[in-house]
Amino acid sequence: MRFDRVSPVRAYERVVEQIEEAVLCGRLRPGEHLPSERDLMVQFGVGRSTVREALRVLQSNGLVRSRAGDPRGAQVQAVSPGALQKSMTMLARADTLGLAELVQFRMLLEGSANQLAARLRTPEQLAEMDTAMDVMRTAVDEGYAEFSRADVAFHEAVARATGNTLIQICGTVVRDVVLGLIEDKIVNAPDSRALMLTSLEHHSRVLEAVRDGDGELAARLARRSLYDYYAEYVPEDERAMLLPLLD
Amino acid sequence: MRFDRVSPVRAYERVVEQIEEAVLCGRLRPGEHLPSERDLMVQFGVGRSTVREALRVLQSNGLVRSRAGDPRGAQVQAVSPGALQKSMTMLARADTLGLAELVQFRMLLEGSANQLAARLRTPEQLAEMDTAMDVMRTAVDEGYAEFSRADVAFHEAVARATGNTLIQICGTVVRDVVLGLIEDKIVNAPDSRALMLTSLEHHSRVLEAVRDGDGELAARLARRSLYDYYAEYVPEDERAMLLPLLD
DNA sequence: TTGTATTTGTTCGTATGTATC
DNA sequence: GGATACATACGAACAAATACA
Repeated sequence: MRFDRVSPVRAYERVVEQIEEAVLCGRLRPGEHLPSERDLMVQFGVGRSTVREALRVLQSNGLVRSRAGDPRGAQVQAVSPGALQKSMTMLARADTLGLAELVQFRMLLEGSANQLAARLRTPEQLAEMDTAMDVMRTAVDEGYAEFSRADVAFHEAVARATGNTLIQICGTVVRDVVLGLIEDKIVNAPDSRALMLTSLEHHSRVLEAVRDGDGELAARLARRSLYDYYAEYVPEDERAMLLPLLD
Repeated sequence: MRFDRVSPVRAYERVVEQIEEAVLCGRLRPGEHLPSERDLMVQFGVGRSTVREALRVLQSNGLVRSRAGDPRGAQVQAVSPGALQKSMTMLARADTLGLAELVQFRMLLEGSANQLAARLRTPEQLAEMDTAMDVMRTAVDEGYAEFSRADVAFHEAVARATGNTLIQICGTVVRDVVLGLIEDKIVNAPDSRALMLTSLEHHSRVLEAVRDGDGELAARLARRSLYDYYAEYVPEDERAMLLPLLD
């Protein structure tokens, strides 16, 4: 007979578990307030610091928010994807990930996002994309910073049009991480204006495919566009892993 | 002139930020140990409780682990998808993430994963998939639990063949969350054997496409297979968002 | 193997600034 | 503005756990 190693369960963890369970089960609804720390330490039968450590953890996970001096105690927050975005960002920032993997993932995501958007978009969402395109056009003459902001707005509009929170979050995270890795190289590019004009042309063709409801074409164009934009920054020996997404 | 509302930054948050940054930048590598709590309270110029609250938050995010009595202090952990899985599970339980979104994301991921695997797989990786398929075949008569394990092994093999860590991690997390939501319904299905046989047939056709190097076909079959398997558990009014991925 | 020193886990008391009534 | 109750933060104290001689 072999026994498993036991890990001691801290007092604060059991406090976290109980409150977390209450929030997730809906016994504590967003907007409601927890009892005060002193009440909680009586209810849970633990010391003050233990209660506070538990509340800190819950707060960092976005489940509650406490303000100094509030006599009503910590407030239960609406469950938001903030924690998901944070943990995803940590994974993507881990240095074990290469630029090729990140770009490949982004090609995969944005390709499918455009495919979905081509079919599921509402007229309002299409208008948002048109607006973002207009801003991009005027931003060509205002420098890379402006252009990049409009570019981001376009991709966000496409992601929103999918109606899928996971696609939006992963898209945002991967885009931010990729940009963080190579932004300096783009800023210092000798022909940044040419880059912007090419990018504009690519985005325009993707948008037309989305407008026509041609998901397959939108996906292909989006992936190709990302490849053309980022491939030169990907080490040559890793570039091969991007090609299968271009068929 | 209008001013923005300021939110007070707690002492423990600044401690968290500094340690988090050090870990994510690689200045603190996994396996290394932080200074003791008493050292940290001197270095940061805060009280011990504040240090402890910061460590608890870092621990709940999976960045460090501290053991009672360890004179070496808290140990920096390797970046793991645990936090990602936890936050995604929480969102799913709180109904912020619907099953339709999760399945859609999985169709998107696995479709592209198979497309990549069809082109990038090594013969060894193909052999792994064949092995997983063999186990699935024999597991049909051994019950759903065995079958599900082999099924997971197959999808993991495909994800590994892409060579992309993000695809593997996101695939694993989303799959586990989806299975957690509907596993009980599958177990209690009246014709679970028929389900397994159908799934087996689908997997077999996907694998043949991967073997032939036909990425487009592999992607289409994989998405279709997921749809057929999970669509009945997706609320009818949300099922439409899965269809654009089936073209 | 058995201490011994050090650390973490936890509690408690106190001081201070803050939000609500 | 004042009273009250609260969260924030500090630090001392003790128990339990760990590493190391």
